[in-house]
Amino acid sequence: MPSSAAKTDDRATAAAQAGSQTRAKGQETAERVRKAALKRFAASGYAAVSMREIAADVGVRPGALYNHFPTKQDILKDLMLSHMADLLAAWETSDLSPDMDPLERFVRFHIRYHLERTDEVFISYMELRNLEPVNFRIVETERRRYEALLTDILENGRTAGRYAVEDPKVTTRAIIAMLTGIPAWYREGGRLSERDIEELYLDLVRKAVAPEIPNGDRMA
Amino acid sequence: MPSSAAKTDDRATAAAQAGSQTRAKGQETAERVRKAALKRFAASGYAAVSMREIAADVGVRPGALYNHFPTKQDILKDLMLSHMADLLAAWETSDLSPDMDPLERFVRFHIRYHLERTDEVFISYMELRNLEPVNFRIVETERRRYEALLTDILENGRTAGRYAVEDPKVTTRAIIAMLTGIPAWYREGGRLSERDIEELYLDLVRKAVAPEIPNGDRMA
Amino acid sequence: MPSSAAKTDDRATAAAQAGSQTRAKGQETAERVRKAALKRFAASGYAAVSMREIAADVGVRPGALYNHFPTKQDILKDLMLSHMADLLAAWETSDLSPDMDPLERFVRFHIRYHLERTDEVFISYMELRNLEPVNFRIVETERRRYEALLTDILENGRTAGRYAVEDPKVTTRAIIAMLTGIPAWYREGGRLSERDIEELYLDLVRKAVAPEIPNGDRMA
Amino acid sequence: MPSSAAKTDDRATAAAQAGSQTRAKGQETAERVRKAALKRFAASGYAAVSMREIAADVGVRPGALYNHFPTKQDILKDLMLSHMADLLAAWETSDLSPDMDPLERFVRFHIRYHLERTDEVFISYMELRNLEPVNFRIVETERRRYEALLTDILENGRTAGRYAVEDPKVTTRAIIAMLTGIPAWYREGGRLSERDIEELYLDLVRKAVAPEIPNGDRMA
DNA sequence: TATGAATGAGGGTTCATTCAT
DNA sequence: TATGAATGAACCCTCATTCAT
Repeated sequence: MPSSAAKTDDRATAAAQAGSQTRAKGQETAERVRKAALKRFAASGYAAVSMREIAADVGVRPGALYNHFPTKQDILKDLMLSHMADLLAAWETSDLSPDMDPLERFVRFHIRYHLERTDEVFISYMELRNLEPVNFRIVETERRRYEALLTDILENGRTAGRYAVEDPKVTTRAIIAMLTGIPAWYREGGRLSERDIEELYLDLVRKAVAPEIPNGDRMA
Repeated sequence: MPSSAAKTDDRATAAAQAGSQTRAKGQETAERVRKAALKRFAASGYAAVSMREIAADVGVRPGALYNHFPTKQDILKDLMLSHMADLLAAWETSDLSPDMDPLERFVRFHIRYHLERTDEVFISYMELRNLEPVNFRIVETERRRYEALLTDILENGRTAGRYAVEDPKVTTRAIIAMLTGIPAWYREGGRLSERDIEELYLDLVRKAVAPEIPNGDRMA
Repeated sequence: MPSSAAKTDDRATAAAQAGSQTRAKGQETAERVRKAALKRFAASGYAAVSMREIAADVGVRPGALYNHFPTKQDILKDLMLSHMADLLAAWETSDLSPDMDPLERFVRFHIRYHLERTDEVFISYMELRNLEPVNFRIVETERRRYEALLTDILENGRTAGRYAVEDPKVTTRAIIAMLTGIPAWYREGGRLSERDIEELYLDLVRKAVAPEIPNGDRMA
Repeated sequence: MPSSAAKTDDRATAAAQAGSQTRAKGQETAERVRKAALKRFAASGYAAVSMREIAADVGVRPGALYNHFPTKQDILKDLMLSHMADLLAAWETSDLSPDMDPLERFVRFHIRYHLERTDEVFISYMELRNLEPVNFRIVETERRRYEALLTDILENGRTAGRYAVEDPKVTTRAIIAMLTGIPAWYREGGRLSERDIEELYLDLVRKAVAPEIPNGDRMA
């Protein structure tokens, strides 16, 4: 279901004489390439992964990859662009209750999504510099769009007097960095469940933007 | 002044005939290698940087690099190990007032240090996976030691009733991720000064661990 | 016709789409690699020959060699293993009359074969130490098998009273060393023909294992 | 006691102010270089041995080798030329009884010398092709001189009717190849002692050149 | 759509050697 | 006589990619 900028997408109407079986096989191979590349890029980094390795994972010779992606760079681009698109789409269609406090909703959504797609998230941070400028810009735009979701929430909450945030943009980055750091250390089956994590971070975020500090007992 | 695991350091007892001038020249070259590699690794990633590029930056032929570092991997190791050592040493010798609230002190220290050494910080996060296991473990140990500084602060503050932190370890990671994210977007000469950043983040952190939640006006 | 452990031999079941013409071209290239390497190894020694030189001889870029042999070592292994296999196979199918005295037959076979395949013979002696242990052992086993042919002949002849050999194993080595030394100095077109050589050495061998020494006219 | 073409030989009269201690130290180093190179060349072959390895064996930095030998090639040349000189000198001063049959004397001498100096013998055969032409020619001349010793013995013996050799030059090569092959397989402490070997080979040689063929029982 | 052969560039590293000290 | 730094060339091998089949 993830969106994908794969090569064969624009060929839906292409000559049908090749038979749908061939096309289906090709699409399946493309998907296997994506999956193999995702795993490898996440594990070793884009620059350290060779087309030969991906081909071996897929069970195909290196040359065959070029039937599905014009270059190695395009595989990375495909993965990163579709990750960003998927992220934004997932937010739109999230099944978290719309009645939930928007900040809570964002925090829960972000944590859940990022713990579910650790590889995609990881490479979308690590491999930015390996994207060609044009693709880099696209990803950055999407990322800013995603961050704007949170900034809007913070600004609206501030206007409504629910949160006290001095600089919503900075706070956005602070919160997102904090949340995005989770998959770097969280391991399933450890001391804390995903829901535990969610509550702990939610608490931190809530307090960080809480409108008032009760008494003079503050530090400093 | 940064610490360094450089090659020639342990040779104090070697035959002295080669002259101190020669050796001094070598040490300077090693330092230039370190600097060039740091810049390049930060900009393009370890895997994408060639020894030839580093050599060209240093103004030396590729083979000469091997008089100072046995392998490319050792350059990375040197940079990462000395970064971690420097970080911990800098904390010990920080000139931030010891009377300051410990959490504030940590936050200010962390932000300042990380904005001053962006390249070192960057590669110490990005290139972890390119470290050989043995060096990886060393860096991880040092990192845990650094994190423990904050965890201790939080635990002590909690005991003293100054902070309310449900899970000091998780809070440690949350705070560090938040703060470490700064250099990823902060640019000198922008809208906010380093001191502005410091105050904004300090405020977020203080509130996040503040001992009480003000009123029933909380979200949810 | 020489046997060969070449890379593509075991791939009969690979997908057939690449076409037999492509594969045939590859096999021919592999054969040219073998020939070039054989000449170069014999002339300069394994260690002194570069893959670049072999590639240049073949008329191909260095990287292309690796489509046919995974490493330089594998070329050597291929040459040495197939030489030993060929030698043993040639003995089995020799067209020298089976009615001939077995020792004479062995001597003639050995001389002829070794004067025909001087390069293979040469590297099979000179480059033994450049073989990886596992391949070294294989070659040694084959060599011992070849030597056993002569040892058996000597033992049978001794039992039959035709030869007097005190220690067939030592005599085997002595004879083989003697015969194998021929190509080191023999040059076609010189004073002696191959047949002359054959007769001279045959005479030496016959006498060396002759059952009796006639009279007291022996030296010492 | 082995002769040597080492660099420092021609400097006997050089300025004495450096002190004999320094010179002695240098000569000792040169000798250690020779020994290390001999072992390494014999084990791995000239081309596969690096100056760094030799230097490490000697306990010195690579550059220091050049105080004793102008090039790597000169080390090889030194080893091979002095081996040939030593071999011929050893023959001249052999303590084998001059009353012994000359062929027996040669065989015993050759076997003993070659089992005593296996490394020198080995490289003098294996590394011939790595000698520069001019040095190659010198070694070949010496070798021919050595072979001539045996040829002369055979010719004299033939004239005297003691041996029957159809072609003394070919017989020379046959005998020398046979004897020189011994160190390739002989191992001390095995089934046979050096003296056993000597007797066995002596017997083979004696018979091979024996003046008469006993009876009609010959093969073929 | 997949193969196997080939390219051209470049990777990390090693080498024999030089030379100021 | 020995050192440590440097050179310039070369090493084996891998790479992303192309292309005829």
